[in-house]
Amino acid sequence: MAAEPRRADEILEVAARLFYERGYPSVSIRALAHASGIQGGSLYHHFASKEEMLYRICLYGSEGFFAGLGPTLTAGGSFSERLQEFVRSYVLRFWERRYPIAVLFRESHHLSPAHSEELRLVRRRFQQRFQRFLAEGVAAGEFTVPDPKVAGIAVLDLLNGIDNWRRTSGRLGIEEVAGNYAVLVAQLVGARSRKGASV
Amino acid sequence: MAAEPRRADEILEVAARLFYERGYPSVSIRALAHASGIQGGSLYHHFASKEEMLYRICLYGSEGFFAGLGPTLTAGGSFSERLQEFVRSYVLRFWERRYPIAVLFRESHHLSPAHSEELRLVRRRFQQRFQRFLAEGVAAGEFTVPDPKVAGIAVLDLLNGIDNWRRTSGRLGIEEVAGNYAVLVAQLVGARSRKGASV
DNA sequence: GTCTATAGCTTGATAGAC
DNA sequence: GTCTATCAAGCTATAGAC
Repeated sequence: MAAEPRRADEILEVAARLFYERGYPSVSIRALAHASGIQGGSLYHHFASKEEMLYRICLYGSEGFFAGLGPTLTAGGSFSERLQEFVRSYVLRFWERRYPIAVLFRESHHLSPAHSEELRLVRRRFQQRFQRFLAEGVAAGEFTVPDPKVAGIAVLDLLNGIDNWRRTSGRLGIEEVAGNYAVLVAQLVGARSRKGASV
Repeated sequence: MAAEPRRADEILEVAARLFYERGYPSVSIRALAHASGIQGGSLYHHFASKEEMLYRICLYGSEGFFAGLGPTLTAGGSFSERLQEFVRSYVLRFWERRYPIAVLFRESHHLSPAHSEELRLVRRRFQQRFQRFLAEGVAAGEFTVPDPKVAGIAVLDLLNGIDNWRRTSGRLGIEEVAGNYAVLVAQLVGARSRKGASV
């Protein structure tokens, strides 16, 4: 990735789009090569296998995304304020990298067991980090949910659903969608300011 | 489906599970046959093609599910009460038929264009029906959301996420999960009783 | 770094016996 | 209703020329 980055990354960007649209097993080596303007055999100069292509796409989707969201949960401000920033940041980052991230979420079970497990753990740790944040908010009296673990999964599922329905031609800009979701998630967790006033 | 229902339906039940676990393109005719204890060629006595198997599974997932949920939105009671019953019913029905329904949601783009479009329309009409319900609840002063269309999609995405994380061995029974989600969704839409008291 | 050619295998589907 | 045998096509990956 450092030695000869450019051509390989161009190919992976095209491949991410194809895996996103048709699913990993339905995209042949020939189709991947054709979309990059080369022949099938030439791909093996850049990658050892089709699985390696999927792995590097998933890794790119994972890198930065989960790690970049962590700080929003530990920044200053009330739990409600931090949650708002988390949601806003999640939506914008997700949308920006939606092809590799959606491929990570939907196709990573086609990876080798080792690669699949590696990526699953990163995601799992992130989910747990978010669930802990909600539990802390409940303990602090800012959030009200029946079960922070269920609520955490529900929020993340809701956010991940964006790429199922939003189109670039949509009625709302991505900033508006982010603002909308920030309000909905705040209501979902029963957020109220520390002053005690109902939201 | 009425003339010679039994054997074909047994095969489809096994097939739904396999498509659910591995994805349609990754399940071969031979694998489908093996899981039903017969040979590959024998499947073509029951089905004209692999695509027909997928179609009938998706159709089974769709049938009853969407139509059965409609009445909960038009039943008696306040908007909040109807929403509670909708969510409860959604979770229980979804879980009961999770293999064919998840296959419908995740794999129907592998159908022929005509079949895919047919099922897409049924789902789309259901989504719109639910969005209209939320808009009416907002107009009646029972719900508060920034945009009923976005809120509707968000709620359905949240509910559909269940099969991503719940296992039959899970900590909570499906009834508990349903109750949990009913509370979360009520909070998400800002539900308050007609008396005006904050939930 | 890309090409052509091809090995080795699996795929969905068909034909015909029983 | 299930079997065996098989076809034609497509698949991933490799080899070697340029």
